[in-house]
Amino acid sequence: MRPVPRTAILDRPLAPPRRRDSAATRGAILEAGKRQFAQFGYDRTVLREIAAEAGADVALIKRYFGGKEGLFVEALKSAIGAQDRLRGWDRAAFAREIATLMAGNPHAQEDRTQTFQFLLRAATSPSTAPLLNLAVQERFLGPIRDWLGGKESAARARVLAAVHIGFLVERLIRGKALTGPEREAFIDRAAATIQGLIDAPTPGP
Amino acid sequence: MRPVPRTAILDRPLAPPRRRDSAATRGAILEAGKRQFAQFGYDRTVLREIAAEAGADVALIKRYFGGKEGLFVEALKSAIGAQDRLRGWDRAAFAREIATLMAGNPHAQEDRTQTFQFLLRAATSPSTAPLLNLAVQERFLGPIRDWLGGKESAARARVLAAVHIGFLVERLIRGKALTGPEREAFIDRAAATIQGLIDAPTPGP
DNA sequence: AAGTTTTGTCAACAGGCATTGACTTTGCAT
DNA sequence: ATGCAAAGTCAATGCCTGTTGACAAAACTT
Repeated sequence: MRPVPRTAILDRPLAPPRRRDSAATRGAILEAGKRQFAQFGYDRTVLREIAAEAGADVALIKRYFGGKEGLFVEALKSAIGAQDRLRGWDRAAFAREIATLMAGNPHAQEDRTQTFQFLLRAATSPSTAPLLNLAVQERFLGPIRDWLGGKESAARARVLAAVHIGFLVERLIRGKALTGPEREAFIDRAAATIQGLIDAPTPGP
Repeated sequence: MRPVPRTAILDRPLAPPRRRDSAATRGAILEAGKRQFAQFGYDRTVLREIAAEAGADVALIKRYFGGKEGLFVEALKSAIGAQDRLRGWDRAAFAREIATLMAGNPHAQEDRTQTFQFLLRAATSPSTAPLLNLAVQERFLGPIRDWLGGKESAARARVLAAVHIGFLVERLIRGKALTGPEREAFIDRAAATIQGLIDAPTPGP
């Protein structure tokens, strides 16, 4: 397989020589790890590269995280941890906002999607999927379910999560953002689909 | 990271000693490759294992496919090619069938999702993403769109595909099949979501 | 200022795995 | 039967990469 050009999204920050500070170093490594794991996935991420981006030495990864897997788990936790901002979202705007996000904004910053990419990569790699199961359950599905509320919130949360993930993958495959009328149609449809999951209180028999 | 138990889905067929036959050997390798790439992903698939399952020698992989990447691409093509069976599906039953499939049958063998798993893994493999993009467009999105028909069929197809993929990933993360009432609720919701995409002729303004 | 602990650097080491090329066997045509 | 090409086997080879431990430099303590 091709070596896969290992270019960073934006040119390596190349951290200025840090004054000795274990916390800062650890943090830098974690951050670089998060980014690279998200971009390349577990297997194709090389510790030496992470160290380089963090401006640290490989050996420190072992010291601070025990090894590659330790760093990954830590990075995963850190990435998922930021998912609490769900509450406070406007129920009416949510669907369309997500849909727009998923259509891909040619100008949007990739910050938002990094977490998801991370999850996605973790999910699709057999090596890390087991690690993900619990984390997703607790910190992802749970909050969504609570936010949704109402009847069958658990099932709706599951489906919603699935749909959401699906959009991410689709976007990943597609590569580029949609434009023009196709974009509009897509957003409409996607928003409607999501909305159906948000407020469906199950008409039931 | 865990070595990832390299157990086959169903016990290795362990092909009976083949009489010398390049076509058959090539085919066996391709088949084994398809299965293992789908199960383990590119990086964690080992050529020696493929060869073993095919009852062939590693060196033959080079001879017939040029190398690992060549085999992967070939396997991908082969997997994608088998997606024509869409037409003929019952529009009424489709949604629920997919939903059920995605909930996971505790007793079923997972053959059904193998192709999709493969696609998914390929999607996250950087070097094959471009190839996949095209393939998905032509052999996946196209047929779905035609099958859907009606207004905005392209956009609906896109969303449907995304949703479908999403279910797959969710299932991948979840690992085990759902059971009991949660299963029922999930299927109901998922089916409704999919159905909404199938027959929505866009009520529009 | 000396000694100690923390932080960081460097250079192997070792395992896994794709790749290679030389060698052997089989099948087939003559 | 015999010889040649195709098919299959085998044993290196070498790279990539995570891990490790010994060493150096800084920071902190007393």
